[in-house]
Amino acid sequence: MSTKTSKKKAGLFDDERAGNIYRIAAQMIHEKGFDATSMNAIAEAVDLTKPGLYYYVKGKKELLFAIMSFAMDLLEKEVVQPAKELDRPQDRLRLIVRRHARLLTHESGAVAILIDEVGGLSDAQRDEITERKRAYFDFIRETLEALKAEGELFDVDTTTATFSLLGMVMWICRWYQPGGRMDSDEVVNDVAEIAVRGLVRGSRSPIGAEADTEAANLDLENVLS
Amino acid sequence: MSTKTSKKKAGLFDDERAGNIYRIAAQMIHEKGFDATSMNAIAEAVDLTKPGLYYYVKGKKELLFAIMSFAMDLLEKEVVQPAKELDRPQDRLRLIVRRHARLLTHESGAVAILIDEVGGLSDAQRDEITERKRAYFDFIRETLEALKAEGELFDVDTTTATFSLLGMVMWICRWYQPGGRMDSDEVVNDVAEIAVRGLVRGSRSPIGAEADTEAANLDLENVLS
DNA sequence: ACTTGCTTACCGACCGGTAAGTAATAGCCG
DNA sequence: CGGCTATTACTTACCGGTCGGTAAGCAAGT
Repeated sequence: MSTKTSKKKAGLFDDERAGNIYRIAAQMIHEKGFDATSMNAIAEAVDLTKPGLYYYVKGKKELLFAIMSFAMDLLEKEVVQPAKELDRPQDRLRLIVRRHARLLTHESGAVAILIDEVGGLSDAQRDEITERKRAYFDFIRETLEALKAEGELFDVDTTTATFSLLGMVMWICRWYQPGGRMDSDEVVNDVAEIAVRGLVRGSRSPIGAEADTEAANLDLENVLS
Repeated sequence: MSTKTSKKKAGLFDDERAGNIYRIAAQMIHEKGFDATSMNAIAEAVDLTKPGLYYYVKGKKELLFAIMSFAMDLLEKEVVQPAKELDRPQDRLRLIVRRHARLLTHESGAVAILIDEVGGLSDAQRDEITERKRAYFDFIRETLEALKAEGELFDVDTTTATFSLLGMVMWICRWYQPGGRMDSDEVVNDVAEIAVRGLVRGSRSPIGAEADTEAANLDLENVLS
């Protein structure tokens, strides 16, 4: 009667194995697309037969939904929550971009899938994910609105600006390869600076900005994540 | 013996009907994804049975390849060629963004598909499309290199910058809806300015820049497309 | 004896694609 | 002009293969 008691001795037990399945499935779906990734292929990749896989997973849609929900959890925990602790909109914006970008460069898998593949969900599942994505979108747009209120935002529509920002950031998972010649930190730095500079009037790179009057309010540790 | 003589009286003859098929198929693939769009569904959408559709197209991959080739043609004709007629890198850059963005807002269809769906092609087809995309990518990166040589580019990696630029622009087709509350011109304007401002040091909006010393070299008609 | 963690064997649905036939038209012959 | 043939533009019927998903059973641990 316990779905979470776990803790047995066999190599990979319940939870651990399930986690492994989600991780690998996320990577495969990210690489080949949801439709092109068969349950058979996923089962093989985790050294199981298809019905063996179905022992851990209720269905293909549920698998995708679980991965996307996990990705949204990650996004909220690693991006939104830390951002809310910063007061200055410009710092918030930079942290959002940097943190989101870093999630995509470090072990992309799940978070990358959020971009595409919503079509693979059932109606109810899609509604839920879409709603969470909308909340994330609104959080960013409100940050831009705050910037606008301070006169720091260039004269652009905040909706267009938010989409542009997100497109640029999320696009990273389409071209960045962790093993390639580019260091992930460089990428995150460059993308963040391009994004912030494109939107914020008096944008200054946080590095070497300590002399600024409001520097006391700027937590480098956080902004640079 | 004629594959192109055409010109008959029946409602939709050879070429015209084929064009219609490609147009509708492009839209469907853009909306639902390549894998999720069956040949049966495409056939129905153009009021045919599946074998009727196969009278006009050789196969699903060939259909996709034809659409993507058409999209690349369009990109080269409407973006690359006009851009090459401008000398100043900053003008080139702005025109590229604006023209590409406009292709996506006006009757997206085919051009939008270039982003995703390369996985649906055969190896040889994918190689060809990838090569053409790489050429387009390089054209933009060289424009940024030229900017860098003039000291006008911010200190960012040109590859990262090119990807960021393209991600931002191509993302448009994921959120912009022609019938929505936003005017396509506004979107194109905003996106172009965000992109250029994020990359170019002394960026000035082309509107109201006539007083500049180099204004003679700036063809507003072209830059604003 | 019972649960856990699987396997072999199999299902109906739908996929891309094709073989074969057909109604309508075009072109040519006398 | 009528009559014949060939081509065009499709259709009905069907193919093998793969998909997501399941029924039933089995080996091992508790």
